[in-house]
Amino acid sequence: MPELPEVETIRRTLAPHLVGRTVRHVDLVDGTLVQGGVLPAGLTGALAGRTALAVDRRGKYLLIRLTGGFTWMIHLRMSGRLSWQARPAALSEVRFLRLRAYLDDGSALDVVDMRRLGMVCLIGPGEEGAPQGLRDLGPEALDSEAFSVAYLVARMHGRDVTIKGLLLDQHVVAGLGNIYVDESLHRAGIHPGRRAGSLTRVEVRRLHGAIRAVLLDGIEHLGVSFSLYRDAEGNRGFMSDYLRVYGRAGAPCQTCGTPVERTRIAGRGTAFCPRCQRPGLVRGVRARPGGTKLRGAAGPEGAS
DNA sequence: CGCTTCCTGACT
DNA sequence: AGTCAGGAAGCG
Repeated sequence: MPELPEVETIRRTLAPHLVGRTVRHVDLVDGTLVQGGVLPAGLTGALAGRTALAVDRRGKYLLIRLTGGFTWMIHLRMSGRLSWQARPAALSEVRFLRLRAYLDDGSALDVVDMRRLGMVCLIGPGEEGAPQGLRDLGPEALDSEAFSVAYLVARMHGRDVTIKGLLLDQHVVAGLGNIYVDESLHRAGIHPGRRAGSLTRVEVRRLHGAIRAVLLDGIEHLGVSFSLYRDAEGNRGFMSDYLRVYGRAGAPCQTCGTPVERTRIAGRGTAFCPRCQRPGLVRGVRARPGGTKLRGAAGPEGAS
C-alpha cells in the first residue's frame, strides 16, 4: 500500500522514536511474513539487545540500521503498517498484529499486516542475506544524479512495455507505485498505455519532471491515506486531496473538465484523463500532426 | 512482456 | 458471488 512518499513519511515519524533505543525482546505473533531465509526464531533472537542507529529508506523498503552491522529490513507491500506506541496496547487488542518489538524505554514497534503480503527480515553484516528485490532495485526516484532524464531515456529505448508498466518496475526506478505513476503520467500529459519506447525525448523530460514533482508533493502532504495507510504515529496523510486522477474516475479532470476514465493497464487499475492524455503516437507515427493543439492543457511540470 | 498468485477484507 | 485493493515474484 505505501509508495515512496508514504514510506518516507513513516521513516521520518519513526526515526525519532527508534534511534538510540535498544530492542529488549520481540514477540512474533504471526511469523508468516518473515521471509528472506531468516527463521522467525533467528530474527527475534538476533534483534534482541541491538540498538537502532538510523532509519533509512531505499525505494519502498525501510532499513533500520542496528549495532553489529545488522539491518532490519521491512517491506510493507499492500496492507502493512508500522505502528509505534509509547505505551503499547495488549497484543490481543491489535488486529492483524504480526510482530512486536519492545524497546528499552517501554515503548514498542508493531508490524501490522492484514493481508500478510509484507516482508520482514534481518540482513547480516556481510549483506549476504539481502533479498533479491532490494539488491536489484533501480535508482532512487528522487536521486536526480542516478535517476536522470538521460538514464530514463536509455532505459526506455526500444522497450515495448506500456509506460505505466515500465514505471511500476522497481528495477527501472525505485519508489513509484500505482498512485504516483498515474499522477505522474497525468501531469506529464502522457497516456499510460503508450509504449515506453515510443516516447519522444521531450515527453521523457516532461515525465521525469512530473515524477519528481508528484513525489515531492506526496512527501510534503505526508502521503495518501484513502484507507489503511497511517504513519508510524498513527496519523493520516492528506495527499489524497491533491490527487488529480487516482480515485477520481468519473469526476471532471481538474485541468480540462473531461471526466476521468478508469481502465486496466499493466494489470492494475488505471485512472487517466482521455483528453489531457491522448495516445498521441500510434505505432510509431504521430497520429495527429497538425490538428488539435498538442501543447495540452496539462503543460510541462517541473521540467526546469 | 503480461498475466497470475500470494492473502484478507470491503464493497457492489 | 464477484470484484477490487497502495506490491512484486514467478510463470508461460
